[in-house]
Amino acid sequence: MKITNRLSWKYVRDEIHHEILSGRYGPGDRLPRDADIADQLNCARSTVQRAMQDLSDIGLVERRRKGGTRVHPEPVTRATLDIPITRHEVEKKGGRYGYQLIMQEEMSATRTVLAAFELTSPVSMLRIEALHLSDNRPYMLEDRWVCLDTVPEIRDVDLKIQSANEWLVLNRPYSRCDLRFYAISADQKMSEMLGAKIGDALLLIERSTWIDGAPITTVKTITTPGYQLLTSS
Amino acid sequence: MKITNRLSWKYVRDEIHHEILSGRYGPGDRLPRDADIADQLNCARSTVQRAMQDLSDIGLVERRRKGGTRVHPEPVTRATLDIPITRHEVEKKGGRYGYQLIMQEEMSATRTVLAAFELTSPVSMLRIEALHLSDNRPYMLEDRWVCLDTVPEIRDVDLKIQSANEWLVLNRPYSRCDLRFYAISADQKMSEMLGAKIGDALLLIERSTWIDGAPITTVKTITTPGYQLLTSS
DNA sequence: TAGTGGTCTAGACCACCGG
DNA sequence: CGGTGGTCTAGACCACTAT
Repeated sequence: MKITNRLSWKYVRDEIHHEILSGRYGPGDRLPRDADIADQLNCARSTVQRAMQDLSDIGLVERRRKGGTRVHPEPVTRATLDIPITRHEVEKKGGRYGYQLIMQEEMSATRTVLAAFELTSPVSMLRIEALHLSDNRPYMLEDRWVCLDTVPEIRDVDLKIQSANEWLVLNRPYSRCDLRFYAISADQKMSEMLGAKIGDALLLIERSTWIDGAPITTVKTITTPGYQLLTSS
Repeated sequence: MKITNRLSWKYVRDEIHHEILSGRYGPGDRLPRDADIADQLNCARSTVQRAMQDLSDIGLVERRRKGGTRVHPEPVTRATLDIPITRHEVEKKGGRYGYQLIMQEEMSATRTVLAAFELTSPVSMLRIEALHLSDNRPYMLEDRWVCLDTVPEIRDVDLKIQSANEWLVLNRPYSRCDLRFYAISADQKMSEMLGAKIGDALLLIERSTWIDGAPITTVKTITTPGYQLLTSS
């Protein structure tokens, strides 16, 4: 009588995960072929494949055709961040969202901006400064550049009403997004805008997006003192 | 004559992605059932499933049994961060890694620490302070608490030689990991340890891990001025 | 409780890439 | 070029949950 074990891919994943963490396989070691694991556990190869996909997603193993599956040589903590539209973020925290356009001007990209896009030749862009509010108090300062070659439609958007943040997220898909996080001290302008003190430590998030290699926008968002960014999970 | 299209799941994914971004389906709208999409595109349902899994991973759609697939009502920018072992991070940047144990002491968890673990009753923990170095210069300050109930073996580790950071990542799997990022101003102690000036803006990363609901460790890593955290992609 | 996504299987072929 | 992971298919059953 054949007993058909119906193993879930999560069981298979945890089994392999455990074998790695127990020291059976160390960083860089090669694991058995999917087919062999499937035989051993008496399940379909695609179940092992699904388990391995997950382990690969979390950065525990690396997989290559012909090269097989290896334990990731440098263990990492992989985390997922969800960065919402600022309006939603404010509303979720129970605040009443407000928005002020501070400045909007067509101009040529500065060297810093070109560098963010990994470009060298000059590009015409729309520079935008805006302030997001929560209950009429400053919440986040936005310093944005939008590439007019890639997104000419931005000219027709009334940015006094709808933030570029929101319009872009809803209307411009991107194929690449680079983020960087760091801390800065508030200078006089920032402290005035955000209602902070000069020298306050502020979290700055820099985000650049492309669509098929063409630059869309790069933006620095500066949050008020005490702001925390949390992982989603 | 039947033409057997062999559509890749990426093609299906991009097709759906495009339909969403073109405005055909807006935030909150319900998409057709997987089976109907499969019929329409003439592919297997599992191919659609694979495509949808990807769209769900990046936060574009939400899927529920019986409820169907809906466009995510609040668009988000989802990013993945890889936080390596500090030694690897230093070495990858070309620095020579160094490490100093500053303090190690068994004590009861403070209220702040308990809060990080969402606990209320007192717990015995190992408190560790350490400094990571790059080319003999301060690189990162680590302020860690390890739960002795969950990880008693930490007592037997010589933390003067191997950092708790490294030992834990290599030896203690976790099932949950919470991260938070924020900016702080360097106080006198930090500035001395990190070779910074008092008031410098520093990026602080707070990480707490659990295994099956049991707390493992919570750590604050404070980096030197100018440190930037980048997305992996 | 019925509808929908989630998973598993067995088999086939493909694509990449290490030796 | 051959070995390994990646993908696709058709079909079946399961698990969750909206109605």
